[in-house]
Amino acid sequence: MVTKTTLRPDPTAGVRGRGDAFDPECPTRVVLDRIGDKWTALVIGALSGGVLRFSELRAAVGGVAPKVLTQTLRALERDGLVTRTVRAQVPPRVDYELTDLGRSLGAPIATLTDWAETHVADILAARDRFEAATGRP
Amino acid sequence: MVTKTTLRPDPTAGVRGRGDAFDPECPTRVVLDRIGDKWTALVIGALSGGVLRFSELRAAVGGVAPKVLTQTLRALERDGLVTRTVRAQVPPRVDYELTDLGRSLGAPIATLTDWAETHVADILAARDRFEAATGRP
DNA sequence: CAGAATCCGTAATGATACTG
DNA sequence: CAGTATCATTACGGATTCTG
Repeated sequence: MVTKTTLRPDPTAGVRGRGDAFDPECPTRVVLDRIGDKWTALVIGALSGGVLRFSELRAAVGGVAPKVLTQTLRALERDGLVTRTVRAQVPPRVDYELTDLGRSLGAPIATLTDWAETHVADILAARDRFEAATGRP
Repeated sequence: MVTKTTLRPDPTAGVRGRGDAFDPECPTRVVLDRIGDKWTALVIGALSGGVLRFSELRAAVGGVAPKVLTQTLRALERDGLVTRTVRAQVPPRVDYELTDLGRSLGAPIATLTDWAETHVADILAARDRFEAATGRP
């Protein structure tokens, strides 16, 4: 059960930008803002198998623009979930690896993934029913 | 651990819109796309305490524009996570309640929430260190 | 190879005003 | 009360091009 202690709306509720209409340090918000985006979960999944370099990550994740992959990795690095190691070589080689913190995120994601695997059919069925009943997507 | 079976990138990887650069039915994507947005997790959290009407939900969540709350609730209804019950009264009264499916989502979210509670300090600390070291937010 | 720089389209969110 | 309609803003993701 989700309590208001951990999913707390910001009591000051003023005028602000996207993604910060909450207590900026609401733990669940911080985590959802990180793994809720388009590529982060996929990148963590890929890196859970071990060290990968930039191009390997691109291939593993499939179809990410380099700019976006860089953004994703920078955010993960910034949050202490991934380490970035530049090897002094020609051609350049940069390795990415999950930190202990990053690896520990695997468990909660797996729980979510398991729920998703089990119940996605129900969601899609409900979606179809809703569309059939209302005519709206 | 996150496997490619459940977090699968779309092998066809063509040109498409936001949020569908994956197998459209990748379970984890479906779930993250739902709870990853700004208000859904908060709404589920509020409803986990029991039935609420529109205005109560607004107050509980704090600072949502009515339009956005409606969008959020419609999406939850469409996906079979919430029921919407209109009472024939004056003034109007509409009750929102979690379905069994919606309630079952509480567990995975709680796991994520627990992880967040435990590790958010590490993330924020890493963020501060990164900013101090690089000068960039 | 690993990115940085630039430009762009779309979608998510919000403010405000109005209605059944 | 419970929305809907409209408009504005912004951020996210992507395509393309260029560089150490």
